[in-house]
Amino acid sequence: MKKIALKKGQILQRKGDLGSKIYQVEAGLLRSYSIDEKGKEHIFMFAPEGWIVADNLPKEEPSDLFIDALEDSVVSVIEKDFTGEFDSLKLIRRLSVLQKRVIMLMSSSSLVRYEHFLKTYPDISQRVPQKMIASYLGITPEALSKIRGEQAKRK
Amino acid sequence: MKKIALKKGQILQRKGDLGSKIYQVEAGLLRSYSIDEKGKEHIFMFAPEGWIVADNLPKEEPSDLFIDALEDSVVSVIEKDFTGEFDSLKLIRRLSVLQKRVIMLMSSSSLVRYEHFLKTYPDISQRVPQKMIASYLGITPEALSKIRGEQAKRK
DNA sequence: TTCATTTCTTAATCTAGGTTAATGCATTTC
DNA sequence: GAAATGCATTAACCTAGATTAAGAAATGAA
Repeated sequence: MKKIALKKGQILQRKGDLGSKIYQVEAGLLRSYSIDEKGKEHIFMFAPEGWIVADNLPKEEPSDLFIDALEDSVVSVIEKDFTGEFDSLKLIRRLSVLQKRVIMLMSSSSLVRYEHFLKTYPDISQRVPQKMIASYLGITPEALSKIRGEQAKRK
Repeated sequence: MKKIALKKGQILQRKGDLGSKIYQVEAGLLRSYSIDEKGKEHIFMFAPEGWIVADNLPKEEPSDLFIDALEDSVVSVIEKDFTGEFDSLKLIRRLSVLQKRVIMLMSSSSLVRYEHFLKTYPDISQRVPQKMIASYLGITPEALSKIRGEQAKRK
């Protein structure tokens, strides 16, 4: 299985690439993200060691997302081949996470979403700049800063 | 395979039920939705004829979502059994749709999301009250009404 | 048909979060 | 180690969408 070493900041996949690969993160930290018409980045997910990152698309469809390295990293490249029970369970778990995320985006304030993020991914919140957490939450860095201020006061 | 006939308004699955079943819609229209702490409904998806509706959860985990009938309907009940290539591809397609939805919720205005909904699900928009479309989009019925007013003027 | 219920619209007001901009720190880079 | 770049914070202001409320239109039930 092919392994690739990535320097921090290096781009692994671009929007439009044929997304026939998935990446198993062996070390480091990656993210996937989209860029909207105004050039703004929206982080779709973080992928630390042990996680898999890919565009969630059928094989051979062009990717919607960029993937790059937030730290020096090593990934294993795997051909997309979604067969068998094992993979299906992983897909279900991912669906479950995404379903919760959609519901949160529709029903919860940014404060609630931030606290949920901290609880769910405590280590990632230590490893990335706050503006990236803001991007994941769908808010601006300024709004996140304000939330953190209020949160600190609240004790 | 067991089939169930549902009257409009009838609830097929409640939050907390063990979600070991999936439902194939043979006729009619269902929806899945969550209810937040304030008692507000948030529609997660609509499921017309030919679609499958279920909580996207591993077998035997308690459901997050309610499912009910928006029209008199008939569904086939299927045991969750996510194995084989066939199902995996369906799961991937669903992931792809959810991924796009997350990105839209993070990056697009409610007008853009509404127009995307109309384009993607033209028939559903004819079959459900507008307040349900609003709920699917994550906005209030009042906000949707305003958007529609502006849209009409704009020509 | 008539009455009741639900749905849609409009308008006034409010608020979470966006935008812009300035400042102070940390990091890279040379 | 100076300069440049990137990051976090704060503050003033702005806007999309929420809330509240009331009336009009549609749907359904008796």
